[in-house]
Amino acid sequence: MAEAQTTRELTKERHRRALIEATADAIAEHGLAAVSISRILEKAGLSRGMVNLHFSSKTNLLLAVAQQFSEDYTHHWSAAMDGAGERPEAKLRAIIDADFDPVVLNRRTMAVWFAFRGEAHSSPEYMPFIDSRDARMQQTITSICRELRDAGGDTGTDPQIAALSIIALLEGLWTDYYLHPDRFDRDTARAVVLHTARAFFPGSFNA
Amino acid sequence: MAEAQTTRELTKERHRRALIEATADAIAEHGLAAVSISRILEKAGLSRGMVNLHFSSKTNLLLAVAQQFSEDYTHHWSAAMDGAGERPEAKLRAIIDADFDPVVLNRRTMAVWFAFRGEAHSSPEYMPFIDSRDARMQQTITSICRELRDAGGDTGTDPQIAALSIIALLEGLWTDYYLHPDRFDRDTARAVVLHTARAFFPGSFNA
Amino acid sequence: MAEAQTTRELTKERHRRALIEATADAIAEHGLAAVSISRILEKAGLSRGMVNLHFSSKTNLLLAVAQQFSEDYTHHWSAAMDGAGERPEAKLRAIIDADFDPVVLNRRTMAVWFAFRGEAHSSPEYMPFIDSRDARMQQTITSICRELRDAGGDTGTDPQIAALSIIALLEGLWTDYYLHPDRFDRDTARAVVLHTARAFFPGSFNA
Amino acid sequence: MAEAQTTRELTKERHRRALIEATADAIAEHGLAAVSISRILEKAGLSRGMVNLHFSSKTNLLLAVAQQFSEDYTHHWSAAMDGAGERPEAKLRAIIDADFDPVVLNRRTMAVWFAFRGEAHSSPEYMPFIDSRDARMQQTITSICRELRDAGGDTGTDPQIAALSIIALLEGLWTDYYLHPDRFDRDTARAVVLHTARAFFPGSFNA
DNA sequence: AATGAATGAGCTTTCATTCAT
DNA sequence: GATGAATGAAAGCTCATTCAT
Repeated sequence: MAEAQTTRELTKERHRRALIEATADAIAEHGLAAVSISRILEKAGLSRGMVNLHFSSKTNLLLAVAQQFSEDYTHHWSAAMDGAGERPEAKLRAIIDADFDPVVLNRRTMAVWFAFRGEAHSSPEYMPFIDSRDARMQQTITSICRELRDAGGDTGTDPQIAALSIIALLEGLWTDYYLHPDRFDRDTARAVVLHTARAFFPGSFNA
Repeated sequence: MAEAQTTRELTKERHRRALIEATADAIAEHGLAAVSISRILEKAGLSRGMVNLHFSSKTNLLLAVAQQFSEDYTHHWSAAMDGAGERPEAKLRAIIDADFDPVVLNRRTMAVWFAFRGEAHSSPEYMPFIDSRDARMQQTITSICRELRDAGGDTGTDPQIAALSIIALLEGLWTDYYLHPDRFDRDTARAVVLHTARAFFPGSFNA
Repeated sequence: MAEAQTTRELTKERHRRALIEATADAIAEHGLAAVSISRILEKAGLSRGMVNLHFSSKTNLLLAVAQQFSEDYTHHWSAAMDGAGERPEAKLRAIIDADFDPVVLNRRTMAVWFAFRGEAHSSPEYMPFIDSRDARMQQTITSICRELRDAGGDTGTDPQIAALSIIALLEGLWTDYYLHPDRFDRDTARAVVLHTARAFFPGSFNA
Repeated sequence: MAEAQTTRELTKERHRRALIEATADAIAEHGLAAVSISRILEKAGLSRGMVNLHFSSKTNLLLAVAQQFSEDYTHHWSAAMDGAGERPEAKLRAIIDADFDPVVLNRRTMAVWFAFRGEAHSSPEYMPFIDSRDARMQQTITSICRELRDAGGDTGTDPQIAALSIIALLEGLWTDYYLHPDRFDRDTARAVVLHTARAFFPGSFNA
């Protein structure tokens, strides 16, 4: 009996996930303006009533997609940093590497990410999910910069300014990838960020 | 008779412009996904057939808006640079200042800009108009960086890397403004870019 | 120019009326619960967008139908009474005759009337239109009854009670027609109401 | 084992009744046009498949509700009359009193009653259940009227006409209550019917 | 050139019913 | 007997576009 229930619940959960993935595919292909339930279900291979059954409305489904992408991104850089040990330089390198990892920086993910961003101004409910480099990430990087400054004995660098620069650079390079994925070079991107980091903390980040 | 014709043509041009402005307003308010001809005409105060009369389709009107914004942006930084004289440092400062000028960096313009960007992946016809910092700007900034390197006698700096960094920083700071217009500080933004410029060209950009 | 405009406006008004008539037909045939825009347009022979173009919503169209029927009914008994002269007995006879006139008491009209009544409890916006024998009619009949009492010298009859009785009788006989149109006899119905009137005002309403 | 079966059957019957009551509530609240299985089950607190399990279709459930209300009404006036003894005047008084008893004449019951009536023209299967004052009631009242006439020695009164008048009056007063429950006065209603009865049978129904 | 009534495709959502569990 | 996930038809409405005026 418990097993039977589990089978049903598993199927339900599988359908939920399939809808989220199909929606992301549909956004990547057609754009947020042209995503329709028909197009989503075409990709998911499920029946017409499915979206409203699982998410009550198309709006809720789109929010679920945004949330999913946001959580995936946050989890990715957090995990990368946690695996990098205690040294601030290693932690920052890990975050930078994570940001250019094809797992997050790829055409589909960027298409979805920028699509939600484009609508965030008129649909503010997306906001919490598309501010990728949010308060938590800023605090984390600012802390790392403070550690780097204290370790290097350099008193001239403002950790907040350094963090703002690094984060803006990451943002700008994502935009560069989104607009020109063909000419984008991940190694150059990493090098650019490390170069800026080195400019702020001269003793660290030597090649 | 010729005068009557001129009046007609002026009216036509006025209607064309009114539609573009109303469309930009509608995008800023409702988002690209929810812009309809009805909402545009509500803002423009014109009659229903106007869009198809002047632009033959809604798609064309949207493209005209994108083009308008793109041309305005390009003209703005070009003019600023042209007015800065011949010194490379002054030219780069002018470009940076232009990028944070409220004339281009304001809520409405960013809302429209990011809205088109969000759809650019699925509607590639927008691409030529939303790659703000396009090939021409990159070449311009790269040239300036080369001049700065040569003038400073520094041979270690790659002008392309420097230009990429500066442009990515400008992009990233626009994103920061788009996501958090309330907490954004234009002076800090300019300082951050100048700080990076100084890191690449130690002799220049002293406060 | 004025003529051309008039042609368009006349067509528009003709479509509006056609939709109202088609809706009444659809209610009579399918019931209020099963009236759909498709069924209405099938009867009207017009295109799908027509209802929302002329009435914004199906709800508004239904309200327009209710209003139309209400106005028709009121106009009918008012006109009948106005044409009956000054004598109270003649006026009341005219009202009674009007109530059983096939122009108002027929299958289609009753089907529509009772359909709206059935929904009036859950959709109170119908209320003003389905209280056929409303305050104005009650006051009118009460006034007539007062005249009749005063004329007859009978002081025992309460004009309000008499009016309430007559109106309730009219209502009840409409219901009888609605439920059993085949066995309903208009002459008997009139006779029943006149019999009651005679009971209240013994000197009047002799056959 | 037999006991278990009985429990099952009791549960089944309880569910059946719960569905009928919940449906009546839903009709009273939303109207027949807007009653959905979802809304019924929301009120009943039962699971989605229940309606089709017990009644095989929504249509059947609605018919069961109509039938229930019809049987309740008939049983109510029959029982009242049976308890009134043999005198015709007492019997008619009992029927009249029963008709204005809050047990039958209340908002919920009237909402359901008039809702079914409104659809009866387009869904004739409701007809047998919404002709409250049906053939049996008419025969009963006609018989009483005949007894009253014979007892009074009055030969001028047609018992059928008298019965028709009384029944139409009862109908009309129900309609009055349905349309204006707040201003309706049960005592006045009873007085109006008794007044008419007295007009037909002068010797009887003295206050 | 300008208007706005008309069209019908396509949208999201609700619905009654089915059926594996 | 009871459950609720699944289905797909049909609902009301919005839309871009057409075209007679």
